[in-house]
Amino acid sequence: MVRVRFAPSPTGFLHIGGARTALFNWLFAKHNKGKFILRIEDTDAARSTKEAEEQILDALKWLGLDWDEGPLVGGPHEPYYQSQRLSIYKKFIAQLLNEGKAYSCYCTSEELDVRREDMKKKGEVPRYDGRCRDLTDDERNKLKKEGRSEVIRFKWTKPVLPFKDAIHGDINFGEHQYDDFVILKTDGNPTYNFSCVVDDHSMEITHVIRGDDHITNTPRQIALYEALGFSPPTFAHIPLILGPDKARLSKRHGAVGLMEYKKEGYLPEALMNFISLLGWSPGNNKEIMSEEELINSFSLERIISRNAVFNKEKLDWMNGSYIKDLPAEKLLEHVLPYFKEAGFINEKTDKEKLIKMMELYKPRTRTLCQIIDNADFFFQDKLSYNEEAVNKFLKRDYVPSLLDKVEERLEQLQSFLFQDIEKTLRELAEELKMKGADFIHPLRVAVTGKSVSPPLFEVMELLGKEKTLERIKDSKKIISK
RNA sequence: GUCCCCAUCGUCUAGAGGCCUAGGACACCGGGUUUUCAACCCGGUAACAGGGGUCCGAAUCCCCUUGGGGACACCA
Repeated sequence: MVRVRFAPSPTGFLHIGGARTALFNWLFAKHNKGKFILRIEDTDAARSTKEAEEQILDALKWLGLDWDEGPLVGGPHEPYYQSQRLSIYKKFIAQLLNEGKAYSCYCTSEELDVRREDMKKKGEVPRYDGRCRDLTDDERNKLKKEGRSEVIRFKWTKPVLPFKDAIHGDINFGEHQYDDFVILKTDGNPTYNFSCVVDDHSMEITHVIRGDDHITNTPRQIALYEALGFSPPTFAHIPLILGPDKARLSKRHGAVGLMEYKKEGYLPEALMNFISLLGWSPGNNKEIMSEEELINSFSLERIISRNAVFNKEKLDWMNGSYIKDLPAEKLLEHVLPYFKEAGFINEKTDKEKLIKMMELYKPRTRTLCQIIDNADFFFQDKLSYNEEAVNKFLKRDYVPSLLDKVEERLEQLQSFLFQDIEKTLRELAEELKMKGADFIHPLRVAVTGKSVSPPLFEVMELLGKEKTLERIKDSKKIISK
């Protein structure tokens, strides 16, 4: 059975890149009817926080990526926090030590930094010089007595073998010199490469799908698998996501935390669809795909090995496309929190009207937040007029008398359905021998305060007779000012 | 600096030696529809990084150059 995992370290937000890695793992698991495991890699005690962990979990849930094993849900390989698996790591550290495959090192970080700098200056590749590798007992005791703390290093003995990557094919590190890397830190925590190997093995992970940036870690991990007597999983290194400047996506590029996208009004299903297309495609020109379609067509073979630039315009388009296809009731559910926050609505607000409003905005909205800005006039007591729109349309000579006539006709209307409003007002325009545009634009500004809105007669119907007339009266005062 | 990965329109991508006069999508530019903005429909601009091979034939295979990215921690 396929078992994959997403293993974030709780040191910050879940960003787009991490989300895409999680998504590919999740899709792969779902496609193969396997398990998706979530593991928290919190061995960096100094940088890991509970808040970050919660945010990551929330973001994953928001995106719709549920996990079969991990925090909150448990599973057969508990615990799923590396900080709680220390005894397991210790056992394997001891094993390596006993077999002479690892050794204690007493060099301090400061000393190592200095040596590294020296090597760099000389144009050498910075690597550990192995000076604690063959310490005698006497030497060891002496160093200990100096009060030096101890780390455990893995003893690198073999040349680096090529390995097979599911996406890149053979990767050959023949030339590369690996050094004796640290596997257990002074604070008693294992390093990433070690805990990762031990956990992936003990959690029976079959495929490790992770970012390209881990390619150079892979030989280290393979060496560890071998030293521990484990058989390695299949590795699949997916391309990185870049910002518009082609550098790795980061805070410099604006919003990268997944929850920021939620805040900005993106739909999780749209975001999922969009990031699934970064580095992967189904190969049939299909772009808008449901979760189910994504799962059905996903495969590692169709992941490409070229980095992808994150293109927000296309995300916006896709989000708009999802909004357009959402039933109005559903859209309202998404918009409601924003309306509440803006103070637009309360318990008494007519839900039917809100649904009609959503119908009006569906085809002209790319992010949920846009609806707040564009539909504010429905909720205002005192309309906020767009100055430019007022100057352009309301200050025309003919407008005051036009508004008088419009007001008069609307007063007489029994039914305030948009068809009736339209009929009446078109007749009026005809009588006045006015072009539709000259007639309607000033009216739009009078009623909405804006030069852009959904179809005006429908807006009027939704606003209601009373409010529409009130707006027209108000606008006349604006003109005379 | 060393090693690794990568290279098709501005961007996401299709392309597994002849189906490529290189396809789709976003963006952009026209046109249609229209009451503004959208949505929708129609059309357009736009790419195989360069140079060598291999082959009857190369975007596709090989080599070099160039360019981009990544890794070189007691971070993950």
